[in-house]
Amino acid sequence: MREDKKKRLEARGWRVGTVTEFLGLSPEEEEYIELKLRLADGFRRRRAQRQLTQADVARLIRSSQSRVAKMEAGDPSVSIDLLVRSLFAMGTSRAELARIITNKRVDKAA
Amino acid sequence: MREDKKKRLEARGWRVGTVTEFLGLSPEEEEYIELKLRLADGFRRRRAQRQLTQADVARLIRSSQSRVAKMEAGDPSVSIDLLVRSLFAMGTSRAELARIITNKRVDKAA
DNA sequence: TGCACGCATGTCGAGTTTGACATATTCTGC
DNA sequence: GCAGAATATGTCAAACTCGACATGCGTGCA
Repeated sequence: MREDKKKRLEARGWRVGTVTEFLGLSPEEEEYIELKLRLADGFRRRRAQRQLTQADVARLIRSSQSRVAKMEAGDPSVSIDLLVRSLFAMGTSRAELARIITNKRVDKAA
Repeated sequence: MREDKKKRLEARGWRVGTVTEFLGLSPEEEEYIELKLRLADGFRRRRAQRQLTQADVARLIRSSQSRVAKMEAGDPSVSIDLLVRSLFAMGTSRAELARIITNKRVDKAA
C-alpha cells in the first residue's frame, strides 16, 4: 500500500527491461509496477494510433489532460483501475488488454 | 466513476456468460465488470488450490477476511488494483494474469 | 441442540485516488 | 528564435477505497 518517492523515481527514465534491479523491491511490488508501466505504454500507443492529443482522450474519458499525462507516465497517483477503464473507453478488448500485459514494453528511444 | 446499487445487484447471482444483458450498461462498463469478476474468480480459484481459508489469505496479503470475501464477490468497493496486487501476492505471474483475463469464468454450480 | 468454523454483508474513520486548475517544459513548423 | 500546440508537473478539495470490526448465515459434528 506504500506509494511514494521511490516509484516516482523509477517510473522516470524507464529503460527496456524490468524496472529497478537496484532499488530493493519485493517481487510483487515489482510485478505491480511493471504491469502499470505496460498499461501506461499500451494506453499511449493506442492514443497515438488514433492520432488523438491528451486533451482529446481526456474529453473522451471524462478526465483532464494532466491526469492523462500522469497515466502515461505511470505516476504513483494513478491506479490500474483508471488505466484499465480508460483503455476500455478507447475500445480496447479484454483480449487486447491481455496482450498488453503479456507483451514487452517498447523503449521510448529506439 | 459511478459505482452504485446496480453493480451490487448484478455481481450477485452471476451466471455463466456475460453480465447484464438486461440492465443498460455501456460496453466499457460491461467490460470492466466482466474483468473484475474474472479476477475475482481467478483469485478464489487460486486460494482454493492452496487450500487456504479467506482468513488465511487475509493474513497473507495483510488485509481482513471481510475484504477478501468482498474481493471474491466482485464487490463495487473493491478495486482492480487490490485484486491484482493480491493475485501477485499469491504468486501469480503476469502471464497467468493475462490468462485469467482471457479465459472464461466458470459457473459456481456446474 | 449447541457450537465452532468458514464465508457474507454493513458500516466507518483513515488514507488514497480523482478531476480540475495553474503553471512549466518540450516540440513543431515557420 | 518565436508562437502556438502538446505534454509534463504540482497542488487541492471531493470522492472513493481501505482494513477493521460487528454481526449474520449456513454446515458439520459432538
